[in-house]
Order: sequence, then structure tokens, then C-alpha cells
Amino acid sequence: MPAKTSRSDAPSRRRLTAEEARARILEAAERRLAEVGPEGLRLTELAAELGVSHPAILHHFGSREGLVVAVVARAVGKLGEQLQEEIARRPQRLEILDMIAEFFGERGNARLIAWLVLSGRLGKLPEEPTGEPFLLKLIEQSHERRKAAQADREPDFEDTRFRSQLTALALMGESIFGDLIRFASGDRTGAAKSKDFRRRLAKLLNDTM
Amino acid sequence: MPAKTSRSDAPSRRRLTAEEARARILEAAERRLAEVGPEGLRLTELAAELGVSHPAILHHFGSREGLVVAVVARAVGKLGEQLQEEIARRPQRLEILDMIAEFFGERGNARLIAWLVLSGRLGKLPEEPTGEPFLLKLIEQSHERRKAAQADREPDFEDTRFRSQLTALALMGESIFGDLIRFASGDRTGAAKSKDFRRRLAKLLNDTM
DNA sequence: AATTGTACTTACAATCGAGTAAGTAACAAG
DNA sequence: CTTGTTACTTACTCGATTGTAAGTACAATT
Repeated sequence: MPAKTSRSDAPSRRRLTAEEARARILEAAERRLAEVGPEGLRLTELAAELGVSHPAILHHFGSREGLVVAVVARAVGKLGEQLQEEIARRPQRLEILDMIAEFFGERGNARLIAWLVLSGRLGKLPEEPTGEPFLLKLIEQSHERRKAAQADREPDFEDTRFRSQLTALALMGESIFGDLIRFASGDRTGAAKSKDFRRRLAKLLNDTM
Repeated sequence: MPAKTSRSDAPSRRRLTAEEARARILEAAERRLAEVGPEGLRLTELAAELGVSHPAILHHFGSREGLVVAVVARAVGKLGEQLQEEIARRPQRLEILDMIAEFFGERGNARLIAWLVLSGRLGKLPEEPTGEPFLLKLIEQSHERRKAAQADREPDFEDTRFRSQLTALALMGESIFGDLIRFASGDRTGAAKSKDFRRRLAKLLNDTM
């Protein structure tokens, strides 16, 4: 007899709308994914954390992989939005770096992206999940600023793009490998050193602007 | 009845020394690890690739995790050695970058390191697997060169260290996220662009030396 | 109030992968 | 040749994990 007719201690079960349930699951899954990666995600574990049974998750996402895909789609969307939004404020260089670093580091986004790239879920052609080149606007804005700063010799756009790519790669790298590289360099580790790295990077970029 | 008494078609089985066998397994495991990561490594799969049964691997390494640890230990050792060795040649800046990039990229070492960091097998205190700060010598050498290049104003060692860290982080980041970032920047992808990135990075570092 | 849709449950099947038990044969040493 | 060691095999156990089947209860609609 599968599923008892009635549970004696049932305190009138709560029932979420599909949207609410999906959102709750996505959020928890995203957190977990940044920690353990797409291979490490366990449905039973996630379900326990949410206080539901694991088939509930399967009910909403069809399969484990379906859940992962959904998380990625949402994360990529959020990344674009947040970046746009914050950049609209046109902050100073170091401020931008701190912002991006915060986005990458503290919220575990660099880890998530790294997991996805390594597991082949992101960055492979046909590039579907990545969507549009959402960094391009940021680079264009940066280029405008450079042009304004030095009216005499026109800066090369390709150079601006390179500098933006360098920034992105350095910050992503820093948020993942930062302490490892510092240790290997006989340096001290930790958040203060991370901040120091950003300050020096901002200075280097400003000096050669 | 476990294990038949004799195989009719047995063509006099080859038998490797423990050392040979371990080396063979380590090499294959390292390659696989860079591809699928420590969670993705399957003993049966690896064994099939090597043409042995999977308990043979367990015989030499005790457990799956034991194999992973052995691979990491060997990889870290090799990294230090190779780096030392190549640096002893005192090549030019771009040459160094290409060399490191080749080490990171083509041989999948950045991927391997990334997997290990993400899965918490590398970079955690107490830093045992990392050993000594093997980048320090490289940085010191770089600093000597800077001092020689400009006898007038003495360069700051911390600045040299920063520049080395930036280089390492940028190159590791590039070898993993390079194409993703380029795509997001509306740039073209591929090895040529990767090379171009290195050229620009070398130029930036030389110009601000 | 009856009906219908669906969010969610328990129980189960099926698979897959690490690790074990026991035996076999290759090689070295006496 | 005999004997001991050990590299390696086959056959298996056990646990973990994804997915399914079937049923239950909550909530909206009529």
C-alpha cells in the first residue's frame, strides 16, 4: 500500500504555487552549485535542505540536469542585469573593480561560472546559454571615458577591449585562485590582500590610461 | 566459484613492476582529471582505457581518493620542477608568458588546478599539497631584472610581486575563461586571440616596467 | 458541494560505481 | 624445482542516487 491514507500528525500541509516552489528550489540549488559544482549536486541533499522530498524537485524540473540548466539560465540572466544596472551608475575605476570582485567573490559567482565552464556547460559553442555579448556595453562605456580623458591621442578600441578582458580575467582568477597564487608567491593571504591586489590593478590601469 | 582455474586463450600475461604500473595509471589519471575533474573520474572507465580491471588500480592506490591525491602530489611536483628548469634559461617576457600559457593551456594544467581548487583539494590550509612558495624564486628573478633595467629609481619589490601575481592570474584565467570572456566582449575566439592577449599583456608590463 | 488540476508524498526499481574476497600466474630467490 | 611474493583477475557486495508509480490533499472553479 503506497502512501498512507492519512497522516495522524499532519499539521495541515502548506502548499506553494509552482512559481514559488521553483524559485525556492532554484535559489537553494544555485547556492549549492557554487559550492559543490554541477557534479556534486545531490537531489536528496537539496531536498532535505528545503524540507521536501526529492521527487518534489523532479516534479518541477523533470530531471536533475533540467534543474542545473534552469539554474544556469537564471544565473546568466541575473549576471547581465546586475552588471548593466550597477554600471549605469558610472562609478570610479576602483569602485568598479570592487563591485565586480564582490559579485564574483562573495556571492560565489566566479565559482559557479568556473564549475560550468569546466564541466562544459558554459562557453562551448553554440554559445546558447551565454546569449549576447553583455560585456560589450561596459567596454564601450570605458572607451568613451578614455577618449574624454585624453583628447590628444585617440586610444585604440582594441586596446580598451584588451584592458577590460584583462580586468575580467584577473578578477575572476583572483576570486578563485587568489589565495593559492599568493601562497605560492610567499605572500600573505586573505581578504585584505585581495583588496590590495585590486587597488594595485586599478592603479596600473589608471597610470597607463 | 570465483576466478576460473585457467583461461584457455591466455597468451602468457604480461606483468609490470609496481612502479611501471603506477606510472602508467598516474599519467592516464592526470589526463582524465584535467578533462572531467576529480568528481568525474571513474575507476572502471580509467581501467578500461588502460586495458586492466579496475581493482588493479585500487591495488596500487588503495582507493579512488588515494589515486587523486597521488596525481595531485605528482602534478604539483612537476609544476615546480618544470617552472624552475625553464626559468633557468632566462627567456624574454613574451617567451615566458607563452611558456606559462603553454603549460597552463595545452597540457590542461590550469583545468586540473582549477578542478582541485574548486573541489577543495588544493589551496585549503594547511597548504600541505602546495608545499613551498615555488613562485617566489621566479618573482625574485624578475625583480633583479627590473632593477638592472632601470638603475635610477629602485622598483618596489611588492610591486614586482603584484605584477607577477597579475600575470599568473591573468594567464590561468585566460586559459580557462579566455574564450568565454572574449565571446562576452563581442570579440573573436580561438588560439590566435589568446596569443594576441599575451602579446598585449607583455607589452603592458614592459611599458610600465 | 462536487470536480478537477496539480503540488507533493511514500515506496520502489534500476543503475552505477567504489571497494572486497578469493584465487591465479608471473617473477625472483633459494 | 620449489617456494614466496605480489601484480592482477573475476565475481561479488553494498551504498548512494536518479527516476518512476501510485496515491493524497490542497485549492480554485463551476
